[in-house]
Amino acid sequence: MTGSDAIDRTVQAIREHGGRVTDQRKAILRVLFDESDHVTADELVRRVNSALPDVHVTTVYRFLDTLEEMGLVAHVHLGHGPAAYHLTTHRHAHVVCDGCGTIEVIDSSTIDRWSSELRRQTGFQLTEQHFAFAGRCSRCAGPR
Amino acid sequence: MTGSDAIDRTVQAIREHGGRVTDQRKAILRVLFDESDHVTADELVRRVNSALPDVHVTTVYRFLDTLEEMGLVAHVHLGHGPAAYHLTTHRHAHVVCDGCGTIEVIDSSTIDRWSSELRRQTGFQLTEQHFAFAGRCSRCAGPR
DNA sequence: AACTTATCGCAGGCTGGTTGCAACAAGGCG
DNA sequence: CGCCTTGTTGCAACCAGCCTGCGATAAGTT
Repeated sequence: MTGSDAIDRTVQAIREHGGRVTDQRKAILRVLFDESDHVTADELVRRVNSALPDVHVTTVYRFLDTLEEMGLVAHVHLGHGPAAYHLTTHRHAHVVCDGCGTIEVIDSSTIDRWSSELRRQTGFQLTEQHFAFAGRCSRCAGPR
Repeated sequence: MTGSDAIDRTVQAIREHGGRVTDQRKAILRVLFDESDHVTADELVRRVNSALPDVHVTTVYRFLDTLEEMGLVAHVHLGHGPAAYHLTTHRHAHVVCDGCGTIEVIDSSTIDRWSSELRRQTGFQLTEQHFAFAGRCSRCAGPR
């Protein structure tokens, strides 16, 4: 319900943006809105293909690019591997565990606090977190 | 003076580690200790080659790997491009400006403070900053 | 239905980094 | 000193992640 509503609105936005709505794009949108988490381009392709075979990686990358241009999607670099894409429904930053790869979403207010502290000290301010913070989750860090 | 002292000590450490000291390795070390800043593998190759031609990229990567294993060198990912290598003479983290690419080194005590705050909140602690923080320097952020 | 033009799939390319392997040479030993 | 073991080198080839060029296809306007 909510999901397909959101998709309908996105489809509308794409057309207003001068874009066309193809079966491939609809399938990609469905996966994106279904999966509330982060997806790599490759995972996205795999899942799209299970509904609509033969959608090519390039198609996915190109559509993700236009969605990013439109501000509906963002990608984050979680580490050495491929980037992860997510809807920009709410601002957040990411911490990735070096040990087990767990991704934790951290609140943007924390980042904002750090950013203003850093700005006072050095003039730098942290931007939307395009690169994840590396760390260790409580399990991998162990006691102490 | 100090530089070549440090190199001599490193050469010693390499031998104790069971490694051999070749002309290529000496040339790489010279560049590393000369350049107190961060260098990409490619820059390193170029500078090494100006002293000793035909040293191959692979050689540089492999030697950097062993230096990292020995804990003498670390690399940091500053953004989308190649990684930057530096001596581990002192612990520090990096902030990269999205706008102009300026790299600023930030004190590890700041990171430690953030890390313990995050740990209290989520159990996560930030590790040595293998990935740089993205941000905007005062010039690129503009006033306010 | 006709037509314009965005989008698609595919082949191929690019960057940053790694691997397999034969030739080479560091440095230990007699 | 010269021999010999074994770490190191250069080269070619490969890999992942992503992007580009291009002719074919199809969305959506009229």
